[in-house]
Amino acid sequence: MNQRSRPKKTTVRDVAEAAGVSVATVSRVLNDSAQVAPDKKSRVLDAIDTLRFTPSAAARAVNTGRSRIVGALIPTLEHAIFARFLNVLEERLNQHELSLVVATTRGDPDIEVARARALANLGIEGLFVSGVTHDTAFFELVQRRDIPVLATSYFDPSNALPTVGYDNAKAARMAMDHLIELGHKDIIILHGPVANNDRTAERLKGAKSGSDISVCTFESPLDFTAVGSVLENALAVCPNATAALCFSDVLAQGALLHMPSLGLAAPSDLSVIGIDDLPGSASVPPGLTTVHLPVGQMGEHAADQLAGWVEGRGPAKPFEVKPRLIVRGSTAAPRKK
Amino acid sequence: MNQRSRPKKTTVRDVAEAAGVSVATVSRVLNDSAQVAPDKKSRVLDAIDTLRFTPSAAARAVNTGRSRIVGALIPTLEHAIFARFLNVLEERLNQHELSLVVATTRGDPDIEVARARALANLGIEGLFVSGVTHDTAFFELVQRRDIPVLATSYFDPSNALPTVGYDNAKAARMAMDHLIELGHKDIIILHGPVANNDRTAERLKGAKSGSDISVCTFESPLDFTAVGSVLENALAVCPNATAALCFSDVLAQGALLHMPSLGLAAPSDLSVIGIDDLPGSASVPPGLTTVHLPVGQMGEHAADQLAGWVEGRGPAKPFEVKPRLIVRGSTAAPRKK
DNA sequence: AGGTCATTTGAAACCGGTTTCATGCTTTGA
DNA sequence: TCAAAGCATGAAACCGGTTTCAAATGACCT
Repeated sequence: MNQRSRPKKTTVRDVAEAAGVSVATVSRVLNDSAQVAPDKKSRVLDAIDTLRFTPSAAARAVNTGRSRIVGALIPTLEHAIFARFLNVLEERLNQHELSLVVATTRGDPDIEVARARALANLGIEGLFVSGVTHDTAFFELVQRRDIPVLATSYFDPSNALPTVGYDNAKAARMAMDHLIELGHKDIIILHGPVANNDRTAERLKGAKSGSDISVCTFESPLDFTAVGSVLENALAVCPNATAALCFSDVLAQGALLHMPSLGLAAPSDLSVIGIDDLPGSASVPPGLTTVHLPVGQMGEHAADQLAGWVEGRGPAKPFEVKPRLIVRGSTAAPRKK
Repeated sequence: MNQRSRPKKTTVRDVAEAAGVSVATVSRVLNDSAQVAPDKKSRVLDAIDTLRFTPSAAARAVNTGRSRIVGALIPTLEHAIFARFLNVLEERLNQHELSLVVATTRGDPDIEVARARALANLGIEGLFVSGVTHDTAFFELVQRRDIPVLATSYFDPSNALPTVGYDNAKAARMAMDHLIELGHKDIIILHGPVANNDRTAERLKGAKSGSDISVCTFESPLDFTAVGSVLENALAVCPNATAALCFSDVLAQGALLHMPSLGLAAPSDLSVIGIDDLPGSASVPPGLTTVHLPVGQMGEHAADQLAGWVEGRGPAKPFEVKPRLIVRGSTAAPRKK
């Protein structure tokens, strides 16, 4: 049926025969795991070349017990912040000679479990996930299959899962503190979907903690266009708000872009601050003040940690990447009303 | 060294022994490939459960000759258009029970070859690439290893590689025609890097074909902030230009965002049109006119075609997804000078 | 009752590599 | 000169599954 498998695959035995050596010698040449006489070696190499032999990864994996594949479960690739993370993650994993298979979950715990199962059946050696909150079935699965799991986009050294990422509460707190320092006392919080999203939950916790500021929170789809109406509604409900804290730059950029049509200017009418620091945030007038999340650094460390883990150098150690406030033009002291 | 491998892996033989059946029966239960007496079946299932047995994907692959993994070589994940494509590609492949391993090339042919080799060594059954232009070594590799390759983001039914994508020349032509119909006669073309990028080359060809319009072309990094100075320079060189055709919405959005600081308004001073239709393009004032590239549809078809190919249902058939002009506020007839 | 046929089953071969281990040959050292 | 050590090599076992094939069981039919 599969016409590609017509010419029976050439194997080490074929090569051995052609080169007049044993399969063991061929294997040795393939991995240069031991000294092979130069003449035999070149005969093997020749045979490999003329027979167009390519070793089977699966057969190799059976012996070594290693697939050299790790998986990443991510909510979506649509969101630039995940794509950026994945970009450096993949590149860094490559340096460890690990391949990355991605699976998207749409933020749905059930899909996540199903995808995790598929990845496990594939024989992944390790797994990245976003955040630390997952379905019970997920934890059972990875524990049973003994798969090293690293949680990202989250930092909590005391969590059962090793985390490499940023402290979401702290990031939100930084944004909030910036607004408070500027003198804002009545603040709108715009956040993305909270369902099954512990990062958002943490940010909410962080933003609301320890201050007697009046905040009203609104949920918006992570979509540039949707923000406009959500913001309009928010301002109707909380007409005294002088600042908007957006939990994602997508939201903040959307707010900035739609404010003119609401007759609002940033920062004079409304200060806007985001979290992420996406490419483009600097360009949206008047320049978005935001909390930079070092996802590149996160990707590098996550890759290194999981690589070390699967190589048997012990479990990953939690690592915190520090958010950084980037002040641009979209925030200022509130105008006296 | 690897403490995870301490408890020797349990195998089908262990299960067989525990259940008091042969390994063949265990295998049959695992794949329900044949009838097994209910009592034996449940005994096997029990044994699997208590022994926490999980079959080795590698061992299975050795026998079936199938890894159920396909690869995707993409320039970068940073660019939203690739991320979107990959998002639906992955989801669709999942329906075919195929896993996707991604490798990024930074648009460098040498890196591409290296990554292709790594993927091949991993045992991928099929491969997605961007465009049809690749290093000789790449073609040798995939031909030698007999790997089905599908080219995306490109459509050319006569190409040796089956293509699933859009006609880049046509897309650029559509944008150009729109500007021409509006009456523009002096147009700036802003494009991304051309080196090793046949998509950009095609777009250039399409945009310049068959019209006696005066165009000047400029290359810009695919970066929101960089566009500002490139555009400024372009207008200095071609002061009579009344429209800018950007080969990517990133460029077009960047242009729109930076024009105010150059004292320019769209579309009155300069019409701007893009290609891609990214999320956000509708929101950037005054709304970006652009050529929508249906990358979602492309992802679905690409996944289906490659899946069919690796299942032995014959080589992928070229498929064209049609670009579509989306007129928004950023284009208008040129103002009389 | 005897024969045919379908169904379930296990032993053993097999997939394509790696690794162990014994062998024979070449050095080296006293 | 002879034993000890070093090295390259191949036969065979092995990795953990699947698949073949023949035997055993039992149902069905005349």
